[in-house]
Amino acid sequence: MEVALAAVSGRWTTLILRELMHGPRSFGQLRVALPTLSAKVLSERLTKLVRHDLVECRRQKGFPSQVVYRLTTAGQLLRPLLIELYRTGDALLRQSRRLPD
Amino acid sequence: MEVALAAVSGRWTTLILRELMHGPRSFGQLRVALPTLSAKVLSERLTKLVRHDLVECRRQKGFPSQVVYRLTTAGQLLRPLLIELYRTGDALLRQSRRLPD
DNA sequence: CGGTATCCACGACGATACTG
DNA sequence: CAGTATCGTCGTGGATACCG
Repeated sequence: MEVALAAVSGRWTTLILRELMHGPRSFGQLRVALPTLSAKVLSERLTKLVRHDLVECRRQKGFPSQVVYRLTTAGQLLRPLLIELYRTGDALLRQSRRLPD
Repeated sequence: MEVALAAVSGRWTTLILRELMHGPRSFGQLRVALPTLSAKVLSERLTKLVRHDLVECRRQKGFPSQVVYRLTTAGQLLRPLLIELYRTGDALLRQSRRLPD
């Protein structure tokens, strides 16, 4: 459990993964999709995901430079978990309004 | 997703919930089950879970005082999520050994 | 465009001591 | 037994500036 939680925890991580579930995305595309997230934190999250082999990145040759991130096979394993997170969150909200602090 | 993640995130939270999934537990029982967790943090986590209506607590009258925590109906909703966390963590470990930093 | 370096602020965590 | 109070420490996130 701690392993899976470590994989998806950290603010923004689930949102980044959600974007990548829809297909490969460049650094810039992720920034646009998550505007309130600073470049530093996005970079940190992606680095961690890459270290954990959940995401891989490809540098495109040429200028301007372009780097595309995509889920690895291991990363795809997270899909059911993300769906379950969504399902559970939804169920909690339906049952009670007290969840947000 | 953020709602569900907020419910289970925080170090130790999943472990506390896991204990409570097995049935009601007193503060002391939880401390024994999670020896490396300080009373302060356990208290903080339980307070938060109670605030979120995921857990409720009952004071037993008499001495020594005894307080029992148990999952609420909403808390029970988290069971599939915890199972999925376990399942996914297991799958990740099987596929790769690089997950722990 | 895609990052890293630096600095700062805040919150989380642990240890210890104390209360009802 | 079941907490709360206090304190020090460390990690995390944000802003800004800069590099390849």
